[in-house]
Amino acid sequence: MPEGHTLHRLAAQINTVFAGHPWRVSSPQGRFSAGAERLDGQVPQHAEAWGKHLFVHLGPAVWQVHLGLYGAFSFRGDADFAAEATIGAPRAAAVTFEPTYDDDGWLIPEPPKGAVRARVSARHGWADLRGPTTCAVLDPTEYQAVIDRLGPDPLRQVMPGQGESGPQLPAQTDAELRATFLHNLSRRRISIAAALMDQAVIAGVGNIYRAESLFLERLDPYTPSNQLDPERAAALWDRLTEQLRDGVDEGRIRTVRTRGPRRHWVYKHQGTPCQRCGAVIEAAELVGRRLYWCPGCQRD
DNA sequence: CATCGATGTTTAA
DNA sequence: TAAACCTCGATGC
Repeated sequence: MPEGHTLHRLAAQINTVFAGHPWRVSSPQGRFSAGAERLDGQVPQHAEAWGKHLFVHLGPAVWQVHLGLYGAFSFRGDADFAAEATIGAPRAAAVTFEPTYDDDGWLIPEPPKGAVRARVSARHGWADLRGPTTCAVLDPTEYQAVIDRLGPDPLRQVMPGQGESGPQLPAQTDAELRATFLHNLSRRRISIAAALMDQAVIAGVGNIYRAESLFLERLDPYTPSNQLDPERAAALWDRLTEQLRDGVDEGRIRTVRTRGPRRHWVYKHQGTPCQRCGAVIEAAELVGRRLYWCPGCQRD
């Protein structure tokens, strides 16, 4: 699930169902008990995503979640909640039992199943967080330190002269973010494939978007980042922006835009013919992750 | 029922 | 470079 698109959907979902009202927070599993106590009864004011990080602001405190490889939120609630949560973050569902409510009129949730790191509850429903790599309460200094290490996120751009990209952050346009991306690439000698996985270069790209964007741009994944033609690097940024936006819209990564079951051009298609040139798609290990590409059409 | 692998990152060596 | 983190669906026997 979790490349950047997932976190932006989650932020939107949390804003829809939780923001502006006091919530209840607990840690059924126990590993987030102290943090849950600090958040319990507070008002979540605004959720935002930056790359693969989710931040929920509650006054000066910030709840930070990073899903890592297999973390996930699940949303459940009564019919009102399910109707409201139509964005459909990963694993949204209406409860199947007949809902009952406590003395304050809050839905009584199901007992947690498995290892639930954090449970956040609203009046009509709740969300369970499992398996995150990070779940922490930050003060403003710590929050700043996290975002200082993140490169531009294509999903955080604003129209020129418009809006806000975060509570205390300067809003940047597409052109400004793209320029930062090009600058970051120009300062690294690692391959473009390695650079796309570096969240300080561009935030929100993971292994699937890496493979699929390089394929569509016909880029050799082993080209050194600082030798990439600036125009092709700009086109790569634009391609990733388009792909991430599609991911937000659809709730899943589908880079093959034609109808049919096939979702990816090269990701996990090693050993089969390229749909564009017929060469056999390859896979190789690169800095600890599997890289997929077509040696036929991804060449300089 | 056991094992493996995954859309990720940090830390240690 | 490897291990650790810690969850779950897919696969194999």
